[in-house]
Amino acid sequence: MTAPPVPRRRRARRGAGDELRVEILRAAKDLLAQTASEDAVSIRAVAERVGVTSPSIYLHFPDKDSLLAAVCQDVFAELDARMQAAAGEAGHPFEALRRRGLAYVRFALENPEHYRLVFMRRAHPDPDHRTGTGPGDPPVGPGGPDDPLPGAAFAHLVAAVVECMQVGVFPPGDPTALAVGLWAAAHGIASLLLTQPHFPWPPVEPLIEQVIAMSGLGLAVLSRLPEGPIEAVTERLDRLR
Amino acid sequence: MTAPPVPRRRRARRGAGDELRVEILRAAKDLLAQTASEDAVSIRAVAERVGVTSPSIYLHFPDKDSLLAAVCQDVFAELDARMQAAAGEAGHPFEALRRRGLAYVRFALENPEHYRLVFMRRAHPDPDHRTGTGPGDPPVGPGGPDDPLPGAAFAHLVAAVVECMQVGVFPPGDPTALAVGLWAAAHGIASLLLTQPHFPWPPVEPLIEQVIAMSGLGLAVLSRLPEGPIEAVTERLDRLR
DNA sequence: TGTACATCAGTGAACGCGCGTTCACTGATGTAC
DNA sequence: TGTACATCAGTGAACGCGCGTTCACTGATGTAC
Repeated sequence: MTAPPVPRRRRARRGAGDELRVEILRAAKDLLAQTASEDAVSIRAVAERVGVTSPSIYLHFPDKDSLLAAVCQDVFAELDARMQAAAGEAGHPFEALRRRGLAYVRFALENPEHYRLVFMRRAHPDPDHRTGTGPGDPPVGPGGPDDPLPGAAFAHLVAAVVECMQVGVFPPGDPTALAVGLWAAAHGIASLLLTQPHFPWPPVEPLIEQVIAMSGLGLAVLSRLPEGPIEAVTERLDRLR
Repeated sequence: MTAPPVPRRRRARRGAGDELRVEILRAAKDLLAQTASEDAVSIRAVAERVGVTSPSIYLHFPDKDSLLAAVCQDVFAELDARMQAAAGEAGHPFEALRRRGLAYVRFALENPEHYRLVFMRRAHPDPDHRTGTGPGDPPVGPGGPDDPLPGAAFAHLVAAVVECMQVGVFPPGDPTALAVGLWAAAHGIASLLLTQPHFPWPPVEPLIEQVIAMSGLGLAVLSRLPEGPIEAVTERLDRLR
């Protein structure tokens, strides 16, 4: 199997070297999508897809980790945008929360390899590892636009939880723990569906809806139930009928 | 950094070649635990740890995939045993379900790399890929002891859900979808804690308890609530107070 | 009891591969005069 | 308008590495006679 002849890319105009940078990112994301394997995203493969030799990559990213980090930024931003858009269509904060969850899971299923990259990969041991800013860019502190950055999407989720508190779905309190619970449920079903394709899943759409509903309702109930013997809990649950 | 001198292993007695097989599996699991990286489990590294040369591995496993599949079997069995033991200590089926969930998450956190191997790795495209049986072993059909095998643990979870149905925690129905929901929640929090070590998590123990409780209660509530406008749902939830 | 021999657990050396990265370089582009 | 030159986007060849796997082999172990 010889590689198909890839047309050599036209050299960028003077001062327009950054054009290659965005082409590199584009190529890396496309490779992820089409090969469905992070391993396929090698410096050489990205370079070939852009139509350039591999050392050229190093003109724009100091190393492979930085390239992947930049891809992560893109993916986080896109996921956040999708969730925000989904939430905007809802009439009630609790419904918005639900749509957020569904949008999250659908993003994962539609972009499995991008999702894997950002949420299922081994973390870099160094917590504030480079985030894909170019060599010439100014350093960015926490809170800046180049933060580690499931940040933005998570902050929006927390805000959505707060809105639910304001209308009484959840009692007032710390929204962070609740948001984490919702995240865990959505991530759980999404990642299981991705990693266990041979498991005999029940129909997927209702399954996702169930898990999202389960998490929202479960947290709402959890905050309303006093601690006590299990029998008391089930007795109370029957009042819902 | 030169490798420390590893003592050469004593050759097995005639007919006792299988001794090496179990030593290989042991070494692979130890490597996973100590290096915290699946990449560190190479044929060469396993061989060196056993005190043998790398071609010897192929006397017992046809290829690397088969070796990893055999490790997976071990891990699944151990996880199942832990969950069964945890459930056995409970007095009520709903409490048993909760303890199962906690045991699951704790197993993941205590054996992060083993958990990654079985639940977070890219699946082999071939659904009934070899499961680590030796070259001379008879082929095993579905239902046999060498099944793909999150099977056993999941079957036990489904049985636990059925017990909850029998005492009225869940209404009668298909237990499988409920079991999947519980699995998703437990897997979700476990895998997020593993992959996002730099996220500012709230205290972990209460977080896990919350997620487990959320899933059980959420499913119990979900099956009791008729469909309807959201306002009706929140009104009903307030009856729990 | 002694010896030839088949068996089988394991060895040693090598294969080809793709990877990330480095280094000295080229040659088109734009600018100064 | 013409030309020398600095700049900088990109090249080509090579580096060392560790990997999975193969192949022809060795030599201890047990058995048959």
